Amino acid sequence: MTFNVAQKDATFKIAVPFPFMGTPVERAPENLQEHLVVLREFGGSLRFSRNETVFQEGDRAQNIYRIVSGTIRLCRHTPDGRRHIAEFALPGDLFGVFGDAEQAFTAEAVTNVTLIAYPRAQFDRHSERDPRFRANILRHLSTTLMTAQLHTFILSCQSAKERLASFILRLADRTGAMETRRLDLTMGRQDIADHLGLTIETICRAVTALKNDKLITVPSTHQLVLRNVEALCELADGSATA
Amino acid sequence: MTFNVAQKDATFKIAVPFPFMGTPVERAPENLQEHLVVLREFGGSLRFSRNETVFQEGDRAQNIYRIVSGTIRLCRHTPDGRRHIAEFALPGDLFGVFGDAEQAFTAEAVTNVTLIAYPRAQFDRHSERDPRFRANILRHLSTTLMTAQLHTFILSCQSAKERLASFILRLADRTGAMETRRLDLTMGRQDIADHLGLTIETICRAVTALKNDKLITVPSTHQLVLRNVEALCELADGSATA
DNA sequence: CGGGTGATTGATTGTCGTCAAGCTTGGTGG
DNA sequence: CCACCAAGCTTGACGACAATCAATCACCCG
Repeated sequence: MTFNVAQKDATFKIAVPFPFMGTPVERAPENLQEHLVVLREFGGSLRFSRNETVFQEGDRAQNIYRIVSGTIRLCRHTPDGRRHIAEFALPGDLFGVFGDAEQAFTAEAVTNVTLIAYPRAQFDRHSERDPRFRANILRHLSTTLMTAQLHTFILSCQSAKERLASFILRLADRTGAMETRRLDLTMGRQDIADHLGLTIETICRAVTALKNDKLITVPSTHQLVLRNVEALCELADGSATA
Repeated sequence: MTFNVAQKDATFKIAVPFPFMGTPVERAPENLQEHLVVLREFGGSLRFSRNETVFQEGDRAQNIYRIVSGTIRLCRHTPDGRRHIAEFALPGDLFGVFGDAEQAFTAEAVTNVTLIAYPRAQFDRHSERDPRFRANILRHLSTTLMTAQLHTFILSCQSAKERLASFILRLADRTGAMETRRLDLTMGRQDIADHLGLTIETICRAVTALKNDKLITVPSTHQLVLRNVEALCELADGSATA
């Protein structure tokens, strides 16, 4: 059983688990993550443990990384000790710059992580040859840009509670926790604070507030249960029902 | 007098004013803005007056726009009336999405503006053919992404005065006011506020504060003179000399 | 010259940051 | 198995910065 894919695409086919039957099915790669399997022979596996640095801002960008397991934070440290976390990268995500020669962020392991590193040179060469690969790079960059711009909106318009609601929903969405309603917070409170432009104390108070409002429950420090997704969404989109 | 450009690049050569002699010089297009002249025959000129809407968030993205004169704001309006300005586009800048079918932002004229609209179809076709055009698109997207990420940093870490200093410096840099030390603020205080995640009153107070600190003078509402660029930079980079 | 829009300043409130003190949790070793 | 410890989380008290509300001012345009 296969999807309808033109023959010339055969070299780009990949195997993915078929949700209902548990058997692999061939189809064309839809996004850059999937498409990267064409470079799998060049990819080297790497491991980092909690709080180790993968690369630093300003390092030469030699690889594109794909996360197999664990969580990475992409951050910047200011001269006076402030820290800003631009993004968390989760399993399946790619990170490392595409256009430039230098890394824009420092990448640190939030948990123990396993990565695959794809050499930039292979990456660039393959993208010269394959227009569909290029299209996927473009799409990936666009998506990343949209995400960053959404984040600027959150930071410029939302209150502490609203920011936390936005964060929780996005994380739930990315990890598939929308189904199970149960969300693992692999990062600590300080990490969340530095991502949302708040302090750790404010994060704690916002968590407590959402708990008191019965929007979530907090079985343990690193687990949340979503009790009222609709109300969380209202908070997050700014639907004025404060 | 020409730069050393290979013959096969001839079709992509463009004329730019040579800074010292005032005569045009031919060279290869370095960025997407310059490179767009290859599509000039398809570009239609448009005019909008102050506060008119060029397109809205969610509209089908039919064109890429290039600003000839004036200022555009790229913004979002929330259900409850808040507004976020993601970016100001200045003469020479491009705006409109590249990857997607729908506009991510509403584009409104801050001043009277003249634009050139390039049809997306032409754009995509040309990028299929010309690898250097593609490279420029990629570079352009990367730059835009970097800018957005810098903005998230400003919004999550900086105080009102620091944000204003960052804004002034970036605007000065983009408009060439670093030379003349004289900066035109084409946008109003409310626009600046919505870009920096502050209120109009806070912007006013921050302007007054910078004036009192003798970092700037304010000849008129829409003009600034930079008196101490170094101190402004220290404020903007967070060099802890508060 | 008058009206209106946008900018500025002042007074007050509220949200979040700071400082400080407990509390939980998980890991270690006796 | 429990005691201990440390890291990180939580809560409280207080203060600072920016938001809000309100009044006045400056400037542009007709």
